[in-house]
Amino acid sequence: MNKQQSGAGQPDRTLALLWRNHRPAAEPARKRGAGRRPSLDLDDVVLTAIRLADEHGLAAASMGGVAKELGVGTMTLYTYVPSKEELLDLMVDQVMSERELPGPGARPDDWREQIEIYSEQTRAMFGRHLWLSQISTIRPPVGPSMLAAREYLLAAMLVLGLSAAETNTAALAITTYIDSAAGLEAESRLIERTTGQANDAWWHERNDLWETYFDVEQHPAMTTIWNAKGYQSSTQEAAAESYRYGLDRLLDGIQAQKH
Amino acid sequence: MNKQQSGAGQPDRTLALLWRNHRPAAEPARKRGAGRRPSLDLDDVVLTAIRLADEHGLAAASMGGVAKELGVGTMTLYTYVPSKEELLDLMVDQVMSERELPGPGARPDDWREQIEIYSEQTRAMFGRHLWLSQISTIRPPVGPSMLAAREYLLAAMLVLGLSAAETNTAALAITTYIDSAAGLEAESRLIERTTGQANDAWWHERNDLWETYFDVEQHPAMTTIWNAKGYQSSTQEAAAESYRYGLDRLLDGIQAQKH
DNA sequence: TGAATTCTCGTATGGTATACGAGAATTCGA
DNA sequence: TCGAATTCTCGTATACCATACGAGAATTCA
Repeated sequence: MNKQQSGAGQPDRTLALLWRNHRPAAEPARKRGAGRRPSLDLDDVVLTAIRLADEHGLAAASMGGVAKELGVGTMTLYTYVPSKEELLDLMVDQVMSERELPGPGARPDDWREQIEIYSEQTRAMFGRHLWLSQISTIRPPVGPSMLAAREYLLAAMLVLGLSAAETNTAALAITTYIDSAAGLEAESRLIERTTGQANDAWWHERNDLWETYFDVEQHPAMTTIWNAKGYQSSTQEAAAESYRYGLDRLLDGIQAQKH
Repeated sequence: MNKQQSGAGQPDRTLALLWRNHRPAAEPARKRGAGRRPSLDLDDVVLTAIRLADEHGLAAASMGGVAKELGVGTMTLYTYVPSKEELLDLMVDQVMSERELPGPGARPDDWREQIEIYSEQTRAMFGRHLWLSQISTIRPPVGPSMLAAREYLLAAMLVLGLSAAETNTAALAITTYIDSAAGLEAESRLIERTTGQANDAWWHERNDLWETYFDVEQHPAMTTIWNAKGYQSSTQEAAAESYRYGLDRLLDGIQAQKH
């Protein structure tokens, strides 16, 4: 009856961990009393997990793997983190804090340049931590870094003078586009790394598709593009071009909406 | 030395499975000779896996789970499918074939209406098979259904009269947007189902965020939007609105690009 | 010098994909 | 009609994963 749910069942505990460096004035740091001294602190755990995931993939950041790297028993980690789920939240908020989004005084005047900064910082973040692409953001860690990013984007959109609801909707559409596309780019590089095979090589290996199965008459549009040399780029280049193109057109459309 | 790699190491075998119902005339069906008769066929395996994933989540479509459902031993499945990876490819191509994309004669004149059909069919597909959102599409199953979808989209874009390369780039940007956003929508519903908690309830549980940690002075834009009632919608509604808005603006931008 | 408190961590549980190899079922050639 | 060749069936074993439980160690305070 009195039993507490662990992990995600304790949102207040999770919030306290995420905001541990932004403690409200009302709640002072818990002072040490009786009891054995901890041999680690939370940042050791989080930063080690991030390093392992960066270097050897998200699977290497298992509870056992992190514990072994720190030289402690697996179960010791549960003193610092309620569950794996919270550890992932903490990892995500940590790497999100690496994005350098200029403060109110230091932002470019042009709103599109501000979005551009968000886009580049986000791509760089995914590039440094490819495993981010494997983590769901439907229920993101609502820590300081996520709030800072949202604040930045909404501030950029506000100068357009749209209605409050439309500003929010447009900002949501932009983050969805940027985060998804940057995630796909990271996922692509991650797969190349883990399989040891470049994406172009993967397609090349499927040459049989065109030689044996592809029916020209059923695919006239693809054939037209092909004959007009529309498929010259590598997979990487094509993805980068479509990212750039799509973002520019999306922002064009939003700007035109301004009336 | 003579050992064959299993699974993804045999792209030709995978292609043959994907295109099994579009066999080229040159390669007739293999005729039965000596040997024990199979007790299943490939479609039994694929359709059962899809049904289990639909009803009980992707984890239920494990090799053991599918085998038990079919009343055979786990290892028996490996007669029909080289590995779990290929089974996933076959499941994906199968559900992609459910999208009803009209043929050359039956398409609306307006290219945007054609895109709209793709968008709605894709959202419906994700809605029927929420587990699709958990599967990477960086290296998609290059089967008949994927090619048909690409053909449809490129045909829609061709009427704009852009260059071949730009047509391809624009089509890529549109699929990225639609597939990502539809995937996020499915992922959202999936999480609600598996946790038994609506996303709004999840946010509500984090009320402490606003009461204890949120600093109004550091988040003026969010505060402005909040005070102007910009956050009235539920999570679901906001996502749907931003999807609609973003797609429309993206298509606006592409159309304006036409010169 | 206990007692209370907090941190440490070994063991056990139930889940995953699949390599291996023995055995069963079927057809075909002699 | 009988053996050989072929193909399908599937039990067992391996190496991972997160984490519940509870015993034991370290530390402070009364």
